Amino acid sequence: MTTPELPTQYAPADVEAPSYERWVAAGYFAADPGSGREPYSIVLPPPNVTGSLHVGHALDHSIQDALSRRARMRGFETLWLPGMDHAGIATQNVVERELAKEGLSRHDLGREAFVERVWQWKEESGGRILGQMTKLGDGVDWSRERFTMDERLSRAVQTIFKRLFDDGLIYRANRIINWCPRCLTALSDIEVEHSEDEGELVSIRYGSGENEIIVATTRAETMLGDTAVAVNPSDERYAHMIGREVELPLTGRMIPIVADDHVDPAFGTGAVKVTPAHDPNDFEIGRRHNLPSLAIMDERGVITAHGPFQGLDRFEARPAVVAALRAEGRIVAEKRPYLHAVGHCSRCKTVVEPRLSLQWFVNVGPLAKEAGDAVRDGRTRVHPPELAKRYFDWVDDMHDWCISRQLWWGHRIPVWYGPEGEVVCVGPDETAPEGYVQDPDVLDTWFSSALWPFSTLGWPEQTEDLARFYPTTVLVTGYDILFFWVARMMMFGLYAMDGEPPFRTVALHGMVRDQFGKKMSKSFGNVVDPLDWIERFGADATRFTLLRGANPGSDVAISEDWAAGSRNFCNKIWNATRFALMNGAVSTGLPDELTPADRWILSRLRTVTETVDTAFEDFEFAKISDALYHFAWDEVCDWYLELAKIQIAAGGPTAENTKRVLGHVLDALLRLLHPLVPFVAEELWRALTGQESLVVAAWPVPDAAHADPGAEAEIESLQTLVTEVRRFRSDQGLKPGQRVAARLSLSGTALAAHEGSIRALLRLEEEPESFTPTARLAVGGVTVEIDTAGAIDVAAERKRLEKDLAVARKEQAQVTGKLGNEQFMAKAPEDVVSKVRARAAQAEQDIARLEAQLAALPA
RNA sequence: GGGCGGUUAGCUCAGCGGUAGAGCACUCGCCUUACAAGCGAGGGGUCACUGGUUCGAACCCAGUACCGCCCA
Repeated sequence: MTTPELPTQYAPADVEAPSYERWVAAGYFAADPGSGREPYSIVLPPPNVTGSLHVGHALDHSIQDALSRRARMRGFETLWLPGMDHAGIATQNVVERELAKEGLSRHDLGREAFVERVWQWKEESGGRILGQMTKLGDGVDWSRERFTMDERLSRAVQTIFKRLFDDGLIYRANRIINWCPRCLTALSDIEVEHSEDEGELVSIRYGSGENEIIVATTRAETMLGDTAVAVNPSDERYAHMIGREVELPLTGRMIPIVADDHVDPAFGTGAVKVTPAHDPNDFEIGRRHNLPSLAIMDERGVITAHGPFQGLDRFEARPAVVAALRAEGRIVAEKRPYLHAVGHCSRCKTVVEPRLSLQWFVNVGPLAKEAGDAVRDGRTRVHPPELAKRYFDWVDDMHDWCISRQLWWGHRIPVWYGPEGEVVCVGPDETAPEGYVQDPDVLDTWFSSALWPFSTLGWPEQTEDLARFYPTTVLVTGYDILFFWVARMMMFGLYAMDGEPPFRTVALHGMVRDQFGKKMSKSFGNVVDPLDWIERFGADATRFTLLRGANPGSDVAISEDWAAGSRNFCNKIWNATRFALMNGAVSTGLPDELTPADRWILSRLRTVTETVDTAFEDFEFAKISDALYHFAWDEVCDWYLELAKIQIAAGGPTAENTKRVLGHVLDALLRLLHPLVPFVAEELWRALTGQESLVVAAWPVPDAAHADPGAEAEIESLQTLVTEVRRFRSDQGLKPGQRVAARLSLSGTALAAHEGSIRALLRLEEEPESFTPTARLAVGGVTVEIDTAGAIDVAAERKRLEKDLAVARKEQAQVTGKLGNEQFMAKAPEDVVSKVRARAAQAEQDIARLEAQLAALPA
């Protein structure tokens, strides 16, 4: 085997792209449904076709990649399936904007040509994110890449629509829906974002004289469409007015006063205006009282009601209506600014307009019930479990889902209307009767994304993939999308797959934030571009930084400093392996003869492997990263490599054995690191082992035979001694490299066999014939006498000893207090008491020793 | 208004009954032949507040304050 010369610094850019290409070419990421292995499958939450890789994706993908890489190493038939969704509104907006530059609208092209144009855009500039995923190292199965508008996936959409339709779970109705006057389409409830905005609350006097009633509203312009005033039936103030009519100002129309339980007598005057065509609550009141619905706006939010306000935008009309009312003396009170919740289009932030229109809905009742039950009865586990409650709150109180969109880009609703008003739902292999016209609308994008876990595997065909990889093992996504998407996939998956939920586990992570825990936003200027980080710090460092902060369900704070720290970590591993290779480390199995240092690091390796395995089961990526970081840096690099240097320098069989232990430990460490930092781990592992790829190497199994508490205790006491003497050296101003003579008294202690190592680590020479130590240190049972080769800094030494003494005395006080407490002695468990006794004895000893040392110091 | 989560070192977070931890930042000394993207040493915390349970509370319970998120 040749040992390639590694540079002193890890250069990610030289390694990443070629490695990735090699992995793909070797077919490591392609799943084989025909293998006999147990399946492990993940579907990638499909990014938006208009999207590009942002730091939230980077986190989500890093987690999925870590999970699937580890699963592959553990021998599972692993599928991580990539793809995109067609993002109806977003994509249509992008292409319409492009057209606008040419002075065209989609109507100029016509529907067919427009859709053709969108496809063209998709081929050319859509899906940039897929290329970016390779930079991050995503080990996805590219042979199974899917798109929600693919023919097969579209077939799945049509199939399930037809089934739901035939089962009576899809219906068409005239309802108040959320309407975006800019996107000109209906939105579902969850596509509306609510925020506390400043508005106004205006109290208006309707009617006159005895028939006078005051209503308050934040949307004065809608009064033009009022068809009633409502009061609570139990409200005595208005009891006598129920059934009467009052004159609606500005219009001269007479409208009734109705009694409705849903009116809150405590809000405002207790009387509310009722605008059934422009408010969901009012719509319900209108239904209950048979009130007419009077639409006063068009689809762009422009007033259509006859009169002086016609042609005004809704926001221009508001002050105009108020001014007109004021001129008539109708305004009783005005509160401005008035904070209230306002809905905005999640896509374009335009204020949503409740609009009465004919739309398609999914009756979610039975589907949502089943989606909730699947989590309740454990068919699907939500992790972390605290978030399951949010899921239940949502699915147990879900409103019917408005699925029609007034767009051209998307799956067209497969319903055709006949000349006599017939309605026919057409399945995938059916054709509509002659002369029928198809519904012009398309389906909500989430309707097709809800099929993702099975449409991508071939459903409705009974494919091999579907049989093998459904239900998927785990879904990894942000908690923000739990009800947006997860709940919908649960509903459709359970419905289409006979009660088999789409995932065994839903693992939720948080949002990525900046180093102060602040949300990233363009206007705040704290947005991290993962591609920029990949370029500057490497893909591994970018991934490691994200994973290191990722605790289940909680947000991740990151900063450039931390990315640099992760890069340093990669470099540390790099150099450790480089050192090992320079010294002939080999991964050819462990030798029979092991030194205490060898046994210690192997024992630690076993523990760390176990810790990592356990943490993976609970998606505790922060714990996994920390365990490996600490093991690699603080134990392997800081101690084992230093001890190995000494063992190798000793020559002979010890040296040869050490090379094998070193090789074994690094081999295992790189395997454990591979899911997190695949590029650097791969490069080093190939250099170390000469084998083809770590991607398909076996995951380490913790070796119980390596547990060695004795060796751990031995090395720990060595560490304590070394650190203590280094502290002395540092306090005394001895340079790290400066060699000084010392006498060690180790016989009879656990460190008797370690004199050579201790001297090497501490740069202590053998004492000469005529040895006159200037300082004497005692650590545990060991005495170290040192000739500091000059006058000792008495002040520094006194300070050091006094500090230690203070610590020991404090400990003693605390501990003797406990031992003197009868209750403690009577009730505390025996192991705690004996521990405290041991601490007391230790403190006693330390105090005596330190006092003696202080007394011995020259004045 | 309803619900959930949080408050531990300068920052971000672990710890969740028995001696307060990590990373980064900070101080001091070092280019000690794997690594200055490094090495060695060090400083830094009435664990938000108030009560309770307990021999013992950062941890369990109750309440208060503040922060964040979701829903209405």
